[in-house]
Amino acid sequence: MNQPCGQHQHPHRLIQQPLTELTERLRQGARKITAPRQAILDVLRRHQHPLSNKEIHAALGRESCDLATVYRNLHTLEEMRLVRRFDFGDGVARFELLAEGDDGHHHHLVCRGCSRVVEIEECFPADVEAEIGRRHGFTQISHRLEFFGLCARCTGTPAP
Amino acid sequence: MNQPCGQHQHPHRLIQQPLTELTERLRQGARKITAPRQAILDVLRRHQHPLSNKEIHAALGRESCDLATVYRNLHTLEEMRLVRRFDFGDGVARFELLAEGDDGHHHHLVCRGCSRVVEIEECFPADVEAEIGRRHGFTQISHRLEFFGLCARCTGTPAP
DNA sequence: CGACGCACTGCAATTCGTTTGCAACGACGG
DNA sequence: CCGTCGTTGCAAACGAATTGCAGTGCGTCG
Repeated sequence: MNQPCGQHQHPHRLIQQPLTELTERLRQGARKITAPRQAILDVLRRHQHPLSNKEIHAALGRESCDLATVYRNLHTLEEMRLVRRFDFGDGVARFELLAEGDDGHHHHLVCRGCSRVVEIEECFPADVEAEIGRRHGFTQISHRLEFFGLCARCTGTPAP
Repeated sequence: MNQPCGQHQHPHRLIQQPLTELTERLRQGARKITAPRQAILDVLRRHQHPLSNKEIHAALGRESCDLATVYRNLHTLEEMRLVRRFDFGDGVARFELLAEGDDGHHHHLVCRGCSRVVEIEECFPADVEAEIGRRHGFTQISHRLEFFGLCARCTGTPAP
């Protein structure tokens, strides 16, 4: 619906991970270190905000591979906890690189105008979540939480 | 992945709305009262938990209409605030009937095993939400929040 | 009360994100 | 260096959702 703006903020957590460390994690998972794999990780490493499969595929330069390979690899990387999947409710999955040991639990504030994404620190209170589960006899509770709004740039110009 | 269980709880809010009142709201919106429309509303009225387009279509008995008509009508009904759309992240939209004046803002706890749905009263603190928007220069903030877990029935039997 | 306009419907084709079958390929342990 | 099996490219298939088109019928207006 609207063009991505490339702008974003990441207050914490995402120290640039060297590519070698990432491939090392692949190796420890008994996965092969292939050219598409490295290229995809490199793209994610350079763009530190949620990227869709198509965006990742487009960002692969000369190292490009088939789009299906991107999909397959992101599944693999998700299983290996190298990336985390996010869902902004627009029908496309997005992925962020995950630091080792990080469970990647955080939320996003997404601009309805330009799709700018800001990482959010706040989270739903854990004790309330536990109480919700207990009250209804549910266990292993998790939650999905995303915020939407209009960023400063888009507020004045709601697109004619 | 698993069969719906049909069980659910609705602690409040959803007094059975008579069909005539629903069609009256249609009329006030300058919409035609067609057989598919009435049938769809009646299905939603009888099943007071989120239903997908396909489920609604299946629940239409002899009054059945084309699946495309179900999709189109749920769009219309959503615009008219007669129904509210929910997204549990599995790629299918679900809809609930909305009482007049109700903004339908509430959340769900969804069982990962059997898809049982429980309506949740708790919400993300409004003041914190406002603060999040203010801090990042965003306005008109809204949020999407859903909980997932394993219900009591599914806890013991994680499906062999 | 009957006719007309346009909202609405059915049907089929189309879109889009994602998945999968299959044969060829190549990373890596031996 | 060889063989294996994970991985790839390609194309076809998938399911949810949308849309173009021609025909139908709701509701209004004469």
